[in-house]
Amino acid sequence: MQRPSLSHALQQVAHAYRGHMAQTIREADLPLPGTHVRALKAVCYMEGCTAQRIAQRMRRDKAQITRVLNDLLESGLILKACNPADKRSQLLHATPAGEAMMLRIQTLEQQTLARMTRDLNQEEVEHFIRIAWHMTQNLEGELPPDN
Amino acid sequence: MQRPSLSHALQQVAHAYRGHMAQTIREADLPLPGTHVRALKAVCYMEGCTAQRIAQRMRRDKAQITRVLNDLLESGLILKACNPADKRSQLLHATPAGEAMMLRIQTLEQQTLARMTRDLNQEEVEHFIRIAWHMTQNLEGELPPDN
DNA sequence: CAATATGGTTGACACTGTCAACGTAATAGA
DNA sequence: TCTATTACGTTGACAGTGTCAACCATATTG
Repeated sequence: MQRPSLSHALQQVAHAYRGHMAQTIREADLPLPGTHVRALKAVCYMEGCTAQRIAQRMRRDKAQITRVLNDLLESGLILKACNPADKRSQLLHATPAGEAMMLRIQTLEQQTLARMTRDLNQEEVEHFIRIAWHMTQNLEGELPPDN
Repeated sequence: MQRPSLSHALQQVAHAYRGHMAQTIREADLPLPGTHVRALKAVCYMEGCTAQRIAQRMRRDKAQITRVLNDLLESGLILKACNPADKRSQLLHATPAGEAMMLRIQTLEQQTLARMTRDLNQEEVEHFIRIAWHMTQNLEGELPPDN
């Protein structure tokens, strides 16, 4: 507790990032919550993007994704199109407005990331990412193999 | 996007940690949400602990802390005592039940942390913590000094 | 064809986080 | 001292995040 523990450090940095991004976006008058931003990012950059694939990528409940996508739809940032390969699902695409929004948000995110890593070198950042990824994997494999 | 970005890695690992801790605590029948755990930890380990100091440490709104503390109070895990040095505030202490709860949760957290870092060495973990802390600081200093 | 599995939707709910307003107590300045 | 300001905690209101269960329609499998 006295020295910052792993759990504390993790929660603090994630909270700081969320908060800073939220404030930056608010100040830029782009009224889009963080989850919406991440979903829009997925729509813009994933090939053959469907709700299911977004849910897998973000590891979130598909119900949440449905609602977020509906918001983005109502805001005119994305479109749903029939998926010829599977009539249950819809392919998602960004509208021009969505692409524009994405570009603006990308800029803001770059600023936040730049500030966050301003006195860190590339190697340190990559090391951080690698370890974060590693920890994520360690927590996700569900079953201890011998129980 | 294709390679895990810093923001993605950060969100994923924080989410994985939260989720794993939540599930572990649920499975152990300790019905205490994450924020409550962190607040209880603060009460147990901070000297002269007040609501305000918890809010500062966790960087959360004091309103949220008030409600969490009231839950802990109703659950009989903590007590409020008059602060002779300032009649507006109350000193917080854990009850024996609170201490016991803390110990059980500490064990669960240690398990989660051990699993999360199972194939990382001490140096890597400390490096991660140091960078996380650094990033947090970078985002928190409010104003660029020349605006 | 029947059974099952999957993509998406909806309802309900718990948890997280913040803002504004308030009462009370401390504190600083005139 | 009296007043203005600031600080601690509470409350109400609300937005955002996250999950679970039930459901419909379509795919897939046997």
